[in-house]
Parts: sequence; C-alpha cells; structure tokens
Amino acid sequence: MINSLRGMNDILSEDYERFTYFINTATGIAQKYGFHFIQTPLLEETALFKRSVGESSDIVGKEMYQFIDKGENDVCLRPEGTAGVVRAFVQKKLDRAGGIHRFFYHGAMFRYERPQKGRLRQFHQFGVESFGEASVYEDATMIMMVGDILKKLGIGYRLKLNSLGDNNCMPDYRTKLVGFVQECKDGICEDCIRRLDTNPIRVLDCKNEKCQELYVGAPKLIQHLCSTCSDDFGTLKKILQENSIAYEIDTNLVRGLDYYSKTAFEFVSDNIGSQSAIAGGGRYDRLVEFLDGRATPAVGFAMGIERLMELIVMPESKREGYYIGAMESEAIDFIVKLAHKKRADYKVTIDYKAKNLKNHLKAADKANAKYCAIIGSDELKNSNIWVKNLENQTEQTVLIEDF
RNA sequence: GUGGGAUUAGCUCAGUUGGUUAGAGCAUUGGUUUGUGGUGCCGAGGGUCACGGGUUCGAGCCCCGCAUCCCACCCCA
Repeated sequence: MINSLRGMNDILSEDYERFTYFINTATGIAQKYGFHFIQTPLLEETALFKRSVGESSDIVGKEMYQFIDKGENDVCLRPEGTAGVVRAFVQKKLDRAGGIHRFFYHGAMFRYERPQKGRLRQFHQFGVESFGEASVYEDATMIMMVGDILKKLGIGYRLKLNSLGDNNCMPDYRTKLVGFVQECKDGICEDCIRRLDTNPIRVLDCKNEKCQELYVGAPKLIQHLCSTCSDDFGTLKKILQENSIAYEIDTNLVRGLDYYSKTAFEFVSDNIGSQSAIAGGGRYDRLVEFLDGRATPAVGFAMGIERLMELIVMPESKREGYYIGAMESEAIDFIVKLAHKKRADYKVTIDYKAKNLKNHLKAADKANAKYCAIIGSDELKNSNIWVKNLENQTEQTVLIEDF
C-alpha cells in the first residue's frame, strides 16, 4: 500500500465540510471588506522567498521544499502566501497604477518540518493583503476582519499586539539591543549568539528561560519608537478599544518573517496544543520595494486553516431534499426517472433495491433527507406517491404529476 | 534535525506471567408474520495484531530495525 507523504493529509468527509465552511465564511467576510480573490502559483523561483521572507528566517534556512526543475531553474513550493501576492502585484504593475488594491487568497503552503498536531508539511492558509494604504486604520481593519471571521466561526482567542518600528527608529533600537545582548553574551544560548549576527531582534522571543531572565532588563522596542510609529501604535490601540477588541501588548512578539515593520499581531488559541498561533500578520511597508516594485505601503495577515478547523463550531446540519424508494421492484425504473427529474432542483438520495417501508424510513433518516417519498403497490396502481416530512412527521399521498 | 510515547476490525479501544480459534462498543449488512424513521429484538460479515527481521516448542505480548502519528525542543499558521 502506498501512503501519503509524511505531514501531508487527505481532506474528505467531515474534514472537508469544515474546510469548505471555513473558506466560505472567510471569503464572505473578506468580500464584505472589499477584498478580491487572487490566485498565485504554488511553485515560485526560490529567490522570491529568499528576498522576501528573509535568509535569516527558519522558513528559508531549513524548511523549504526547494529543487532544481528540468529547465535548471531553482524553484520552491511556496512556504507562505505573501511573497507570491506581492510578486504578482509588482508583475502586473499595480504598484504603478496607484490607488488601493486589496486581495484575499487561500491554498496550500509547504514547509519541511517535523509534523505534530497543528503542524503539517502541506497545510492551508487563508490570507489577505492590502496595498497602497499607509493609514493605521487599515491595520486596525485587518485585525477587525480576523476578529469577525473568528467570531462567526465561534472561535475564542487572545490577540497579541506589538510595533516593530520603521526605518527611522528600528536601526537605532537594534544597535541598542545588540549592545545590551553583547553585555550578557556569556549567559545566552547558542541560538541567540547566532541571532546576534543574523537577526538580533529575534533574541526577544527566544524560548530559553535563561535567556529570557537575562533579557528582562533589555530595552523594549515600543519604548524606542519614533513619534510617527508611536502615534500610530497609540491610534491602533484606540481604534481597537473603540471597537471592543481586547488585546494584550507583547513586546517580544517579533514574528518569524523578516519583512514586517510597525504593526505586528498574532491571534492565539489556548485550546489546540502547543501550536497555538491561529492567525498572524502585520504591516510590511518595504517589501514591495524589496521585490523591485515602486515603494508601496502594505499590510496583511494569514490564518492557518487546519488549526482553525479543530476549533470551528459547525452550524447544525439541517435535513435536506428527498429520499426516494420503492417497495416493489417493478417501480425501480420509474423512481430512477423521478429522481433524475427531481435533481434539477433538490438533493435526492435513491435506493435501487425494493424494501419494506420501515427500512426505507430508516435509510431516509440516515441520509438526513427532509422528505421520504415511497412508491408501493397501492401507489403504483393509483399513479401517486407517498411523501412523509421527516421533520414534522406529516405525510400525504399526491399524484405523480404534482410531486 | 534531537529526545520520549504510541500503533490490535472502517472508527474508539480491551487483550492477564509468552500458551488453543484475538474481543467489545459504534459503524456496515441481513432478518424481525399486514406500510411508519431518528429510539426495540435476533443474526452476519469484517483482522497479514503498522511493516521487516530475531529469540522461543510456541509471539498481539520479549529483542532489533523501519514507517507513521502524538508530545517536547526548534519554529510557525
């Protein structure tokens, strides 16, 4: 027997119901916010992710499905969605068109990691990206959209918030932080020593307790923001408060992708094990430029569909359509015809075997049909059909032409 | 990539110190004397005990390897 690859799952039956329910819900809400669907390829040039996600990130450093194709191109299965959307945005020259462009997408992402609950090698994300709007109101709108989606799905969450500063204040802060960490270099872990060179900000969310103890007195990012960043962060908090969205400031929230600036946020759930992040996003005003576009402010987020699926509260399934059966085998051909006609407008389940009424009712119930329609010897004689409403238990016999 | 646990029917799980033919519930399926379900009763089918080796008179059980899942680290959605 050939099995699926490690960390790659089939989605069917109940999982598929949840999956599509999520996609439909999220899509509906994104459209209400004025976003448009975009689909980008699963395979992209490796350089795209190296330049956008960043070589210092774990994603690019060790988790990419990277290979050389038959044309000797260095290509990669996408590990995340933003890079491809930005590439498309620049390629279609929308950066030069001006105005605001808002997109949403969903699809498979690939990361070569050790799988566990809520972490797969092929997983699915739903994400949105907004280009051309520098206002922090757009950041708040993103957060509200995530909040709306989670609320509609019945999912509880905590929202973590931070600001990463911009070109003005981040470099100064980074220098200060590096200075601080150099002072306690003897006590920190190997990873943090490496981070000092590659991406010093990332020491802040080091999980090592010893490191965290040493960093307690480290300079805090949000205390070193320039006035623009600081004002925007204040405005963001105000907007969230006014819209009744609870948040907690997490000065160590750095996020794993290099392209974020200013607003960074993460939605976490306490009910799905250690992989607790269910959505994450933020502002990335410099990424379009990095990818050879005209400088364009941008902000976005992504949600992990598999992690969300465990938390979704599904609406009650309602009885739907018809179950059609016969009690005499001579009637089978006729009910096949009837079902064909009825399927133009309704979901129809049909049984090809003649059975007694009790068995048909059982089967109709199992099929979750709203009506059970049966033709027996009486009905055959009188050209009518017996129909029972399985919800309210009313029944009637009607002429075939009225069915 | 490193460490730990698990793997028995379609699903959830029992299975004694190694000892005949490996069990249960749910699901599937058949029947249940006259045409009424979701909730009665009686039956049936379904297992290479993950896979590959080894020890033993004898292995679901012990040993080694391997695959997958789960947990932790790492990281993230």
